[in-house]
Amino acid sequence: MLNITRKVEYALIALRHMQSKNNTDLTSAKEIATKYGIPQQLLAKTLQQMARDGIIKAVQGPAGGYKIAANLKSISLKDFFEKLEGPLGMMDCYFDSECLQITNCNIRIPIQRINDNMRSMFSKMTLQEITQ
Amino acid sequence: MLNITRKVEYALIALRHMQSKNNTDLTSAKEIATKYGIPQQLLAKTLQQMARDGIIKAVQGPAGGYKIAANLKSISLKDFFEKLEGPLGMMDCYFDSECLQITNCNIRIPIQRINDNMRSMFSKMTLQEITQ
DNA sequence: TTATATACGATAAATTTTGTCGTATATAAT
DNA sequence: ATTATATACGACAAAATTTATCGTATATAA
Ligand code: FES
Ligand code: FES
Repeated sequence: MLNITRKVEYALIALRHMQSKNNTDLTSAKEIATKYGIPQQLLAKTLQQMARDGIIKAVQGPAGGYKIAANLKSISLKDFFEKLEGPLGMMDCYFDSECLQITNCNIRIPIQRINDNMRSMFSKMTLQEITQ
Repeated sequence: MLNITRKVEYALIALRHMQSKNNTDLTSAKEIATKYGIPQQLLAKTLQQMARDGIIKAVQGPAGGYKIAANLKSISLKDFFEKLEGPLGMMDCYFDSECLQITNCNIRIPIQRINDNMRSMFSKMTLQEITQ
């Protein structure tokens, strides 16, 4: 329970890999996929998403690839997670109010409190801390 | 991402409901299921599991039901979650080492650090805080 | 004896996650 | 120009997990 997704895991692995290289070097999806045993197409899509989000920069064509574009210190884990996977919380009724239990729900407030704790925790951690 | 399961949600709703009653009163699965719009059989199984774990006490027969048996202050959310759903962590490779990425993995250590933070956070919160 | 409650393994449905396919575009090298 | 290799991305498929139901047994108050 309270797992992150493979997508996020792959994204973190990729970021850390790029971080370990010279900042001018490009890294292809294939290089990372091969080295860490990750499905290439899935990783590629995740990298593309990060490129759209401005976290990394994409260069097309042969000898192309990706490199880190943003200052990882300035991106919190919370923001990173939410960019890749949407709202971060223990329960969806925290965000959308379609919950079936919502009329009589007796744990909404306490759960929100815990949610806030968790979100606050991930707000205080930056991507840099993982990929350094 | 980082969601708890319905099972845990239902368990918390049930606990809070029982907590709001006199400590000698019994509450049936049906009563809770009806009031909060929860599938009865699923809730029943969850209550049974909590009974096995000693969190609540079951009384069989007509006019039977459940009541809180443990001191909720003494049960951390971490322990509660893990009783119901098993190991608590952002990634399974934290516990079992069958992970495909494990040989070359470059984020194992940093992820473990975050995991420890998260587990520590839930260790400090008790069931009482949710059901009070 | 009946009605109602818990107990629980097995199974099914639904949802979410994870992975693949096909096609288009960009660009360096030949 | 042509080729080879890389990103871009929507649609689809497979797999895994979560959620819910079924069937049957047992307990016990009325
Ligand atoms: S509002 Fe959704 S479970 Fe409480
Ligand atoms: S050890 Fe499993 S992803 Fe790193």
